[in-house]
Amino acid sequence: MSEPVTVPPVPPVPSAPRTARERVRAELTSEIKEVALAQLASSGGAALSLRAIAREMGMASSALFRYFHNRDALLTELIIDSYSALAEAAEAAEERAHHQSIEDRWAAICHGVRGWAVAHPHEYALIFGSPIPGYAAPPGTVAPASRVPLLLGDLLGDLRAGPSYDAGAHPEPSESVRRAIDPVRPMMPEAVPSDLIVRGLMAWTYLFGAVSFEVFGHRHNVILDREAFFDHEVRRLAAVLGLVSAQS
Amino acid sequence: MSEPVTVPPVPPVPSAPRTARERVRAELTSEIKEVALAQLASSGGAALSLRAIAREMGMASSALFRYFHNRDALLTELIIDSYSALAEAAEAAEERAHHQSIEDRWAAICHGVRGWAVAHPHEYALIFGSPIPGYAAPPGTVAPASRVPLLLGDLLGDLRAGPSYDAGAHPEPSESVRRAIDPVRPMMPEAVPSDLIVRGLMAWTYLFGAVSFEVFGHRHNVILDREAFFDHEVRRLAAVLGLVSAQS
DNA sequence: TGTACATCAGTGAACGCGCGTTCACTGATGTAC
DNA sequence: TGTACATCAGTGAACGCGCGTTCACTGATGTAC
Repeated sequence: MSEPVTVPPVPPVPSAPRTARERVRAELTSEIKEVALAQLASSGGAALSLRAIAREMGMASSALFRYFHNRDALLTELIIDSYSALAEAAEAAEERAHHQSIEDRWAAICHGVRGWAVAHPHEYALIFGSPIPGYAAPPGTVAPASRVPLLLGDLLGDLRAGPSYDAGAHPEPSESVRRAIDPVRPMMPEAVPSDLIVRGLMAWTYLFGAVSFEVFGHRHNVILDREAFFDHEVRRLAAVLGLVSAQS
Repeated sequence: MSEPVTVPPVPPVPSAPRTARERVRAELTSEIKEVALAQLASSGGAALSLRAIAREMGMASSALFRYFHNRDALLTELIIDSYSALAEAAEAAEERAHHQSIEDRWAAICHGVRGWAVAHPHEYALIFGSPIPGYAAPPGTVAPASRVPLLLGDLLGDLRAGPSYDAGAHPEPSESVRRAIDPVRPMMPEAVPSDLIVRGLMAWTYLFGAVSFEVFGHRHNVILDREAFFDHEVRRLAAVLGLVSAQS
């Protein structure tokens, strides 16, 4: 996350292309993805068309198969890119607020997520909307999909370690609930108790619900100033869930 | 909502079909919708195909145009039916819990919504998933889409009118937030103050987020006993949002 | 009850379009000597 | 620096499939007298 100030002249991409062929291949690969993203906007993930992409790029549709094994492979890359772009927006927003209160950091993450989603609604729909029929997300999508939850986990860890943390306010939930969240535990910083994990999951669920409602159009003609309302709701949620530190 | 115990022998459908032609037309219309719903499961809304429906029904694809003006008209009916089925599940669940506490009624609505959504994931995706590219929901969908929010509004009204309501615990939100929720106000029972409306909107947002997370697969391999966790989270949300009455 | 006419359901061919993927081929770029 | 060969990108035709929608037509059902 933290950028070194002076770096040796190292190529930006890992395993940087050496030959001209490799360079042009890398460029074309990302151009294909750009065009594909642009087409998502008018067609949606399910209708993403290799032929339409090729047409837009002025090349034969068969040429795309030199870059992606098939349509699903392209979709997978777009999904990974979308998760990564969302995570970067959230991480950048958090970093800017990193020295502020837990509540402000939480609000920053929320606005980072919402801002990206509103600016890239179709990419957001690709990763958080209806599953695409006939497409099964491969394991490679798990890591990029986990970055925002991990960011929230860090927040929980800092909250737990903070001076104003009151363990007494966090009684352990029932055993069935504790067992239900077992898969989440290893992703959390150590010493985050079950109750705090539950609150974190609820915060994540709420964030997703609020952003999806807006991006999928269910707040049109319902809430007028959606950004103001969003700020109010996420801060209020943090307050009622006890995701606030005394500092601030 | 309330069912009369004795009814005159009135036909179940409004403007009941008189002639045999009309009867068979009504039957075929709903059979088309049934087949369409079944196909949603394997293809998703965006790929819903009139030809595939006709094939399944053993009739010419052109025959479907006697029943629906075009594909979008069929989609619209499916969407309205889905909203209505969801609303009926929620209303039935609430009715069963109607004499219990506000918290129990809220939990009943949540479980009603979740139960229907888990049982009908593709219909749920049709109404709450990614918008279908090129399809614009007509005004006729607004009323059925409002039934669950209205049900929650009733709950807020009862909470407000209840003996344990503490107006002091509900300070009015800022003016920007109050203005933002103006479109919601006319849908609410009278005397529901802005703060309670905000809490209701947050509850609705949360419910949608939790159910969507589960139905869209984002809780697989994350939360094990999803029903137990769901019950915990929605009750806890009601508690922290103050959507509970003293009665119980 | 019977006849004449209007209404409607369903057919099947056609229009014009889209798609993913394969494959033999050409021509350019890279590599080893 | 030059040559011989291997690698790879991109082409264009083809395969086999899908789709929504229109239209002239047939035959059955409903209606008015």
